[in-house]
Parts: sequence; structure tokens; C-alpha cells
Amino acid sequence: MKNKTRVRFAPSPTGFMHIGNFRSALYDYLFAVHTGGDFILRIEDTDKKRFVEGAVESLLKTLDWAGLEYDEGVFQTTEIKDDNTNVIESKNYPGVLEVGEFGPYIQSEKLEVYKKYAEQLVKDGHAYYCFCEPERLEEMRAEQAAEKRPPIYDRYCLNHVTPDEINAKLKENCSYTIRLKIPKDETLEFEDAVRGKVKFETNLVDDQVLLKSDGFPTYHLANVIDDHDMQITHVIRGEEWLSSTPKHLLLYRFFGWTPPIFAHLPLLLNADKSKLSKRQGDVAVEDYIKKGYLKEAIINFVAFLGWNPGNGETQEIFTLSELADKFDMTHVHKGGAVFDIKKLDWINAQWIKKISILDLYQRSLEFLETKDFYLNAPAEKKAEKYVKKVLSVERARLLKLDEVGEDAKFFFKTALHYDTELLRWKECEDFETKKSLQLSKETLEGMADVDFEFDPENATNEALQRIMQTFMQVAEKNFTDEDGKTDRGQLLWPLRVALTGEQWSPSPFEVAQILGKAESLERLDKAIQKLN
RNA sequence: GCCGCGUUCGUCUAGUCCGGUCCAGGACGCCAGGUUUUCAUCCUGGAAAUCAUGGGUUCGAAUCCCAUACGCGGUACCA
Repeated sequence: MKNKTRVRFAPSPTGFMHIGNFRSALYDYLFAVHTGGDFILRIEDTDKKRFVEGAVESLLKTLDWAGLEYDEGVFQTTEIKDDNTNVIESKNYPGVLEVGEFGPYIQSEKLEVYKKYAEQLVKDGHAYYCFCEPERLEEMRAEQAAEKRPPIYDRYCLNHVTPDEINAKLKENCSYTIRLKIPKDETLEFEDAVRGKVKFETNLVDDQVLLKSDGFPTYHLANVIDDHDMQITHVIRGEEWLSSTPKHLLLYRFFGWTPPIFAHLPLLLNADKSKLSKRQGDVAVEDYIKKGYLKEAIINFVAFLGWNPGNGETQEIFTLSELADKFDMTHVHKGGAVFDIKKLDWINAQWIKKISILDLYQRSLEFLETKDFYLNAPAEKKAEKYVKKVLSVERARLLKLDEVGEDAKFFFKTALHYDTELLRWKECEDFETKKSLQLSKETLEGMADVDFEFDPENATNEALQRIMQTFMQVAEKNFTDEDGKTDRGQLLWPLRVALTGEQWSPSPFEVAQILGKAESLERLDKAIQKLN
């Protein structure tokens, strides 16, 4: 046995990755990294009916996107490094590889093993064959419900079918399941890492089916066997598993194995406190990716849904490795957490401001390339450096990447439409507005010594300061009244509208600098003409 | 129904293990004010929680105990 902690993320390929599932994966990862342990990815595809084509690939892609690197398990072919010795190609999923010494990591490839263990349990008297038809089970449950008794299998096949009959039925290839024989009159107790002591009466626990009639194991059997085979030390999973933990505990006992430590995570909730569901918003991680949420923000936000660093820590923005550094099970919450999209938006905005311009640019491209104003822009406005400049001023107002460029379209357009009403500052007449614009034009023309270039990836922008100062001086000189008050708006408002055509925009200095002197003058000319 | 788990500002939460420093702190959101015109950013301030309710223990309880209510999960040959 290794001393290392070993945790696993074990999703079912039944669709896109649910955000709640993603949080489980995150906590697994954080715990593994924090404790210097291993993180394993296992695929639990034991339900043929709910299987969704492409779900495995999608799961791998999402984990890869988020950067939740794992040490063992199921990988995309392209992710494999060459020094892995235990690599096998998946039998059931083309293009998928299994890496590690405890494989297979895909349950559908291990059917024989589960069956063998189930039969061993029967031999040892801890499980039994059941030949009951689904219809009979349904009737039985209906009856129990009517009499307000707990719906539990009545053990017909355990008590009324003789060993000879069993052998005969098996020989005839009758359809059967194998059920766990839950011992009576016992109190099962275990220590949950987040909830503390939890107790269950075995009399209320159903004789769980372990092996289905199609030869596949149920979650309960496969999960316990795999967690043991893979030497998992901590099972971190959703609260929905809490009530089936006694079944798992019993399996460990019957196999003679030491159970891992269990940690049951609180649920993620809708605003009305019901379990997070599609009806009230997006639940797939992919939906959030498509909307332009950064992986850093999703990770940051989701990590804090049910956990916090404690000890009065007031920092809110954390990187993945900072989270791994601080993560511990004792600060995991017991109660469910409402998924508040407003806070996600805020965290996302923080991250958009935090990453480098180059990074922002690279991540924004795929979104820009879906937008007409960008696609139709001339080449020089699509140039990397130009877009980076735009991004450097737009990021302050960006919440999500899918909004990129939306309130900065005027940077990409070649011709603007002017509204003379909008150009006017307060009570000014048209001729006054025109005069103001002409003044701006002259000022701009006169700035021969100012270099309009700036490095969008470098925070210091001295040229901008000079442009600003120049205009401020002009405003002071021309629009200061007898009381010494300067009405800067009289100069700056028409200038800004001439450059952008918009009611709201970044400052005219920033816009002028990005547009460049020539185009700024052009736009001023057009606005002046409009007033003629 | 039964079993299990939970419950601090609208939301995420600190504090609960080791009762007093908590007439409960931070953040989001909201409101107001400020910043080299506007929107945004940023800064400052504000409103917002009888610590689910009731009882007990105690000089003293958000913190310990009991009960109740409410919410959620499970109750499948789904995971």
C-alpha cells in the first residue's frame, strides 16, 4: 500500500459535465494536490440506457480545458507523454487511452471482474441470486407503499427458492440479478470527513442489486471494487450518495477490505434552493465556456461554493494553485449553496482585468470571429496590435468574453453615423458645437510632437497623459468663465461623440490614441460636416 | 410515508470544535457620494441577519443539550 492519498473523479458518460460534477472534480484535484497525492479519472459507464455518445470525450475535454490535471486514468490520445509505461488503448472508446497500473479505468471493460466478485459474495453467503421479474418488484413496492411500509425487497428469492432450483434456473439461462444480503438489526456508523458521525439502521436498507441482468454491475458494486483496486484513500462525492454509503461499507466488510474515508459534498442549488437544474439556468460547464466565462473565474467561483479558506481570510480572487495550497476538508460546508450568477459575473470581470493583454487577446479571438463588426472590419483593424489596444481599454467594462467588442464597435467601423443631438453639449447651439469640434481638430493637428503609439501590454502609457494634458489646457483656455470655472464638457463631449458616435464610451483621449491621429481627424471632419 | 443530512444579511460566507473579545465580520448585489466630461473601472460610505423557532444548561450561548418547523437528498436491474 502507498502512503499517498489517492482520490478519484468518477463521472458517468451521460451528457455534458454538470457544474456540480465539475466542483467534485475540482475538490478532488485540490485535495490531491494539497496533500501531495494522486488524482485519478475513472469512467463509470455501467448504465447502457443512459449512455450518451461523445460524453466521455466531452468530459475529457472539459477537464483539460480547466487544467485539472490528473495522474492516472482516461486520457485523450493527444495528451499522452511518451514515458508512460502502462498505456493501453481503450477497447470501447476510439482515441482514448488508459494510463496507470491499476486499470482498466473504464468500468465497461471490467465486467468479468465484477461478476467474479459478485459470485464470490454469493458463495460467502453475503449475496444471493434473484430471479424476480421487474413487474413483480413493482407490484411489491406498490403494496408496500400502500401499507406505508418502507419499500424494501421482500427476499422472496432468498427464502423461497432452493439451491437446486437456483442451479436449474442458472442452467436454463434464466435472467437473474445478484443482490446484497443486508444483515439485520445492525447500526452502521461511520465518520464522514465533512459531516462527522453518520448512523444508519440496516433494517431500513434495501437488498441492493449488485449485478444487473445484463451482466453489468450497479454503481455500488463497481464503485467499491474499483476504489479498492485503485487504492483510493478518500472518496469525495456529492451528498446524494450519503444514504447509500451503508451499502458500500457492508461491501468493504464482506470483501475484507478497509473502507476509504468518505467526504460527502453539499449540493449546488437554484435560487429557490432546489437542486441546481437546467430549467433555472445553465448547468453544463460548456454553457459557461460558450458565454465567455474564464476557467479561472469558474474555478474560483465554484471552489467557494461550499468551501472557504476560513480564519477570517478576506481575499476573494484565487488562482488554482493558491486554492490547492489552502484547500482543506475541515472548511467544507455541510449546507447546500445557491449558485449566484451575479457573483460569478463579478469574479469573471476581476479575472478579465487580471490576465495579460496577450492572454485576453488570444481568448477573445474566437468570440470576435463570430461577430460581424469584426469580420467586416478592414485588415488593419483586425491586426493583433490594434485589437490588443482596444482590449486594453475595453476590459474595464467587460463582464464576459462573449461581450467582447460589443461596446467598442466604433473602433472596428470605418464610417460612423452621427446624431447632431448627441454631439451637442448641454445647451450649446450647433455653431458652438462646431466650434468646439474645430478646436479639437486644431489641437490634434498641433500635436506633432506626441507619439500616438503605445504598448497595450505595458501599463504605463505616457503618450496618453500628454494627449490628455494638451486637451485639458485647451479646455481651460477656451471654456473658463469669469468665475474661473472650466466647462471641460464643452470641449470633451463633442470630441468623444465625434470619435465614437456613441453616448457611452471610453474617454476621448484613449479613443483618439487607439484610432490614431489620421483617423481621429477624419472622424472630426465628418462630424463637422454633419453640422453644416 | 420512512431514513438521512442541513438551517448566520437577498446570495456566498467568517465566527461554532476550545461558550464571554460578536448588540455578529468580509464579499457579491443594492443605494448614496467621490474621481481629469459620459458609461464602465476605481475609491469612500450606507442600508441589510431578533445567528430557523421554542425550551433548557450557564453569571453569560450564534457557539453546548433537547424538541419543533422548514428545506434538501435518498428510498431503481440510474448514477
